[in-house]
Amino acid sequence: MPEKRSAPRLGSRLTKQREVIVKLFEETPRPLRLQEIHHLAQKKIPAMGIATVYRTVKILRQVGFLRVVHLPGGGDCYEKEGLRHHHHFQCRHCGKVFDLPECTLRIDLGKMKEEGFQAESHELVVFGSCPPCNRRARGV
Amino acid sequence: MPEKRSAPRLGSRLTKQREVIVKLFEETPRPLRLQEIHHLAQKKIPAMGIATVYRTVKILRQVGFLRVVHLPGGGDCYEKEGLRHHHHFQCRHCGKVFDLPECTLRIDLGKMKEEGFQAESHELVVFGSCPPCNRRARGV
DNA sequence: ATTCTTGCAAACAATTTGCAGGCAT
DNA sequence: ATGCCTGCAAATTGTTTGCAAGAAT
Repeated sequence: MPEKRSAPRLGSRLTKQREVIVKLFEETPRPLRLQEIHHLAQKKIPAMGIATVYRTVKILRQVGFLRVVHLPGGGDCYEKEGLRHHHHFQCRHCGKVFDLPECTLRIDLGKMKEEGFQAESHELVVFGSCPPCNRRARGV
Repeated sequence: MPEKRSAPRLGSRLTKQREVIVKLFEETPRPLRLQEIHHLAQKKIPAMGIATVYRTVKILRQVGFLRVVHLPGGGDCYEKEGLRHHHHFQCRHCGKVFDLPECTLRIDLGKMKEEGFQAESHELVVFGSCPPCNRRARGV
């Protein structure tokens, strides 16, 4: 039975701005950058300050609701914690980040082990062009 | 026959500080962070400023001598360009970054393709503990 | 009513840029 | 001698923090 996680424990108060940010992640199926969060949240609460976004994201990470996704391109984004093991795809054209359907990664650890490296985990990002950008390209 | 690349074309002048930084990369078999470059270079030229390191690294990237290695942990480091395709290993204990011997990565692109993602390249970082740290742990 | 949160602005940290003097050519 | 490079300091950019007013409990 899939873990049904209830509303995350925030500091102690459920404010309008926290509610909006949490809902954003419930509704968006892909990782979001801080600026994206800010922009999207401002559509609901125009006065929302960037500092609040930073603070809320930090809390949401501490309570285990969000985790960071580090992108080779430099920017970090955030996604819900507790998803099954998976990797990410970043589109070269629009820059958006998507979750890849499943981890189909096979690494031959033999050579590494021989040289004394003990692997514990890995992070993979695939680059290319995403479905929407592909369609757009084909359409034109 | 392995490509023997001659001294990189810098802006136009071969200064002491540029010489030192280039030599650093010739001698170090693993990616270096900016601060590492700065510290190591200062052993040769104590007055070397951080701005010079930033500027030199930027130039060395533009002329194709260096490339960036983005680490999921957030920090970037730099390595010589033109090495064969490979990935990186970051040690959980000492934080250092190593080159992995070869790309043993196999990704099943089938599912991705079905969903419309066109893969062009990938970047992988493996985390764990490195040979020196392993020895240390075993020794104690 | 209490005290946690917010938004603003100031504080920080990391990186870049402007400039006058120094050095490679 | 020329003008590219360097080191310093000021300027940017991205993120964090302090504080008084506002909101959730």
